[in-house]
Amino acid sequence: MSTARKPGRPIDLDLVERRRAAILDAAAKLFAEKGFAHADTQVLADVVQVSKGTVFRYFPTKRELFEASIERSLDRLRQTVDAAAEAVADPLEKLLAAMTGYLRFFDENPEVVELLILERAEFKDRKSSYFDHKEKCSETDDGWLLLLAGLIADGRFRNIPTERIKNVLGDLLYGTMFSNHMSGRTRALESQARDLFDIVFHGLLTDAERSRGGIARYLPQDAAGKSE
Amino acid sequence: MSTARKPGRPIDLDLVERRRAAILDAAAKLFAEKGFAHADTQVLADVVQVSKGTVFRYFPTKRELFEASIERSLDRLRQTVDAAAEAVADPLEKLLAAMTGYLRFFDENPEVVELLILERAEFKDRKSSYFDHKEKCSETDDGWLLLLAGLIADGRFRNIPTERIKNVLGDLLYGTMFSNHMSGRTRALESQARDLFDIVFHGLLTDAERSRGGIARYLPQDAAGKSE
Amino acid sequence: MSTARKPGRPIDLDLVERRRAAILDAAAKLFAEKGFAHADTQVLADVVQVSKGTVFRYFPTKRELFEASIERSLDRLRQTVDAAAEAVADPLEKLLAAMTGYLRFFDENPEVVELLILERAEFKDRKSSYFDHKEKCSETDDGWLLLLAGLIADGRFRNIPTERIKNVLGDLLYGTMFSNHMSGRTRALESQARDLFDIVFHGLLTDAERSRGGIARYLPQDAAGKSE
Amino acid sequence: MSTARKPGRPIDLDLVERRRAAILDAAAKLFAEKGFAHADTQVLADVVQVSKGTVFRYFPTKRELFEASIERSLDRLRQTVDAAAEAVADPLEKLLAAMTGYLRFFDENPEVVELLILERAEFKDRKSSYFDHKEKCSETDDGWLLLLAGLIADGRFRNIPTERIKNVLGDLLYGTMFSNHMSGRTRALESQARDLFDIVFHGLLTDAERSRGGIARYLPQDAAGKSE
DNA sequence: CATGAATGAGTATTCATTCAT
DNA sequence: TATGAATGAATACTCATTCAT
Repeated sequence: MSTARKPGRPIDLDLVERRRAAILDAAAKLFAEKGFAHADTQVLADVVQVSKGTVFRYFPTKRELFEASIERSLDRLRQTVDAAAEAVADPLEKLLAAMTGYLRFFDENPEVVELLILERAEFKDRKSSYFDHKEKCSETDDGWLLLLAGLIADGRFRNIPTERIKNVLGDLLYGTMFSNHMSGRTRALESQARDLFDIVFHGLLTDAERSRGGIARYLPQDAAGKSE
Repeated sequence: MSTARKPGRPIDLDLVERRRAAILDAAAKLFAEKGFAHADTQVLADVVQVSKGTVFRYFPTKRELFEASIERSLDRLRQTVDAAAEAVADPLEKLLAAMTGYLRFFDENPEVVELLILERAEFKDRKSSYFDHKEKCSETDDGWLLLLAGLIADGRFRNIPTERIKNVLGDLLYGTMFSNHMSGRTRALESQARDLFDIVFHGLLTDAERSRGGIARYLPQDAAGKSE
Repeated sequence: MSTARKPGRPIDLDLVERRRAAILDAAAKLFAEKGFAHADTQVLADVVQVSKGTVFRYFPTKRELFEASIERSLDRLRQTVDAAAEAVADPLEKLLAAMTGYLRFFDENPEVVELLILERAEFKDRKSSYFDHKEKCSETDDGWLLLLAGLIADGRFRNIPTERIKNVLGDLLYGTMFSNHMSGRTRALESQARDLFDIVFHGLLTDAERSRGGIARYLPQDAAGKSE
Repeated sequence: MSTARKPGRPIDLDLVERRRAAILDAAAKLFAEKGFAHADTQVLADVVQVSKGTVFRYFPTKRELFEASIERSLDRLRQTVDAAAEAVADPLEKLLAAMTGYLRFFDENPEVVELLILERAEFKDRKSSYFDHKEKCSETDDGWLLLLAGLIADGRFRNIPTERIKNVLGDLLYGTMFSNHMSGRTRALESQARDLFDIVFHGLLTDAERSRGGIARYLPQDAAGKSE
C-alpha cells in the first residue's frame, strides 16, 4: 500500500475510477434517453466496452447504478453553481450569478432533468436525490442564508425571513428549469434570466400600488407577510 | 319499426360515462402509486370491478388510458382555477385567487403531479400534456394576458410585457407545486402562498436599493429590465 | 307449413338462406385473407352487416363457420367440374374438360386454396374436408372410374387399374393447383393445362425408349407396372 | 496477453451448434403437432431442457424460429434427394431415384409437410420457403435441366421443353406428397412410386390412340403440344 | 330474433441478475 | 477479475363466446 511498486503487473487503481466515471456518464445519457426500465444494461455495457458482468461488479443493481449517476450529476451541478458564484464578489451579484449558473447547468445538461424525473417516476419510496442533496448541503453550509442575511442587514433586501427567500427562489428556479425543459422553450438563457430576475427582485407592483398597501389588502387573511 | 329504436339490447349511455370516469379515476390513482409500467391492468379492472376486457374496450391501449386520465386531471385543474378566479371581482385579487387555487389543486390532488412526471418519464416523444393543455387554452382564451394588461393600464403593475409576466408566474407556480410535492413540504398552503406572493409582487429589494438602480447594475449586459 | 300465407308479418324463410350464404361467402374471403385465428368475427359481422350475435346464431362456433364455408366452396368446385365435363360428349374430351375445369376453378377462386391450407393448419384432428368430400363423392358416384374403364375397353387408354389412374391424375391436379397458387405462377391456364396433359397422356418416353422396355428396367424391383 | 484468448468464460461453439439443432428439431415437431399459434415456447423450452430465455437468445422471435426450422428441413430434403440421385449413374435411373427420394423424405418426415402448410397459413405475406428454396437451387444449379436435355438428346425422352418437364414433374411430386400426407394414404411408398412413374413416363394412352393423334384432337385450340 | 356489452383465458417477449469458466 | 450464457419473472392485449335486454 506504500508507494513502493510491487513486481509483476501493476494494479491500475486509477482504471477503476475512470471506468466508474465512464459507466456513470454513459448510464446518465442512456437513462435520460430511454427511461429507467427501457435502458438496457447490455447496451450500456456495449457503449462502455465492458461486459455486463463488469457493470454489475461496479454497481450491484441497476437501481444503485441509477442513484449513483444522479448523485454524480448533482455534484456537478453544485460545483458549477459554486464556481459561478465565486467568480464575483458583490453578494447580490453572487446571487444572480448562482441563479444564472443553475439555469445554465440544466440548459447544457438536459439529461440531468430527465434523471430527476425518472427518479421520481421509478422510486417513489425514496426521497428525491435533488432535495436530499439540497438539504444535506444546507446542513453543512448555510452560506446562502448568511449571504441573504447580509443583504438584509445592508438594507438592500427587504426584511424577509431568509429561509423563506431561499425557498421561493429555489422553487422559482426549479420550476423555470423544468418548464424550460419540458415545454421546449428556446429563448436565450441570459435574456430569460434577466426578465425573471427583474420581476422577482423588483416585484410586479408599481411604487404607487405598493404605497397603497400592496397585495396584503387582497389576501384572504390579513396575517399575511409583513416585510421591510 | 316506427321509431329509430334498433332491435337488441339498448345502450345505457349514462353507464358508459360513469364507467369511463370510474376507470380514469382509478387509473390515475394506480398510475400515481405504481408508476406506468408497474400499474397492472388486471389490478385496475379489479378495482373498478369490471373485466380486463372491458377496460380495453374503453381504452384500446394502456397508453391511451394513461393519456386520457391525465387529460381528465388537467380539465379538472382548469375548472378549479377558473372557479377560484371567478369568485372574486378585483383583477389583482382574481390573480391571487387563481394562483392559490392552482397550488391548492395539486395539494389536494397529489396524484396529478405524479401523472405529469410519469408522462415525461415514459413518453419522451410526446409533448407534455400539461404544456400542451396550457398552450391550447392560451390560444382560445387570452383572458390572463388581458387581465395583466388591465393591471398595468391601471398603474398597479409595472409596465412589463404581459407574456413575460405570465411566463414567470407560471414557472414559479409550476416549480413551487413540484417542489412542494417532491420535497414533502408540509407548510399550510395559505401561509406559503402569501409568502410567495409577497416576494413576487413586492420584489426582494428595498425601496432604497430600487432607487439606486435595482439589479440592472449587476447583470452582465445592461439590456436588462426596464420597469414602470 | 302449407303455401297458405298467414296474416301478419310474413316470415321470410328465404332471408335465412340468403343470409347464411352471405355469411359463408364473407367468411371464406376473410379466413383466406387473415388466417383462421386472425379472422375476427366482429369484422365478419360488420361486412355482412349483422351483429356478432347473429353470426353465432347461424354458426354456433367459429370452427363450424369455417367448416361450413369450406364445404360450400367444395360444393361449388364439384358443380363447376361436373358442368365442364357435361358440356362435352367424348369420354377423353370429358376427362380433359374436367381437369381443366378443376384448375380453372382454383385459378378463379384462390381463396378456396387458402381454406384448404387453413383447415389443415388449424384442425389437424379432423380429416381434410377436401379428401373427405372426394371420398364421399366416390362412394355414391363412381362415374370417373366407369369412364376410365370405358376408355380402356375402347383401347384408348392403356390397361392400368382405373383406381390408380384416378389417384395419379388427382395428385397431379392437386399438386399443380397448389403449386400454381403458392409459387405465384402466372402462366395462362389453358396453355399450362395442355403442356401438362401432353406429358401425362403421351408420357415422357420416346417410342424407341418404350419399345426397349420403358422405365421398368430401372426400377428397384421389377414388379413394376405392366401396362397395356 | 499473447494469444487471442479473451478473458472470461470461453465459448463452446460446438454446444451452440448442437443446441441450435436441438431447438430447431423440437420446434419442427411442436409446430407440426400444435400449429404455429398453439405451439407454446415454454413447452419447447421444457422439451429442449433450456429456459425460455435461452430459446429467445437463439431465435429472437417465434417467427424466426419457425422460419429457421423450415429452412433446416428443406436443407435436409435437398441433401436426401441429392444423395439418392448420386447413388446411381444412369440419367433416367437418377431421375427416378431422386423422385422416389423426394417422396420418401416426406413419408419419413411428415412434420415437414405440416411446416409447409403452417407457413402459408400464418405468413401469407412471405413467399413460400419451399418455392423460394427451389428457385434458389435452380439459379445456382441447373443440373436437372441438363440431365433432361441429355435424355432428350439421347432419344430417350420426347422433345419437350426441359423447363416444362421439370414443372410438371415437380407439381406431380408436390401434389402426390401433399395428397399422401393429407389423405392419410398408407400404400407402400415404392409401389405407389412405380405406378406413378409408369403413367407419367409411358403416358396414359395406348399406342393405337397415340398414333391416331393423341389428345391434341380434343384440346380446345390445336396449338397444343407437339412432341417427339 | 337481434343486439352488442361484458367476459377472461391464453402467450410472446424483455432484461436484470447470476454464476460457471 | 472479466466474461457472457443462462435464467425466469412479469404483463398487455385479442377475440370467441355468452347473455341481458
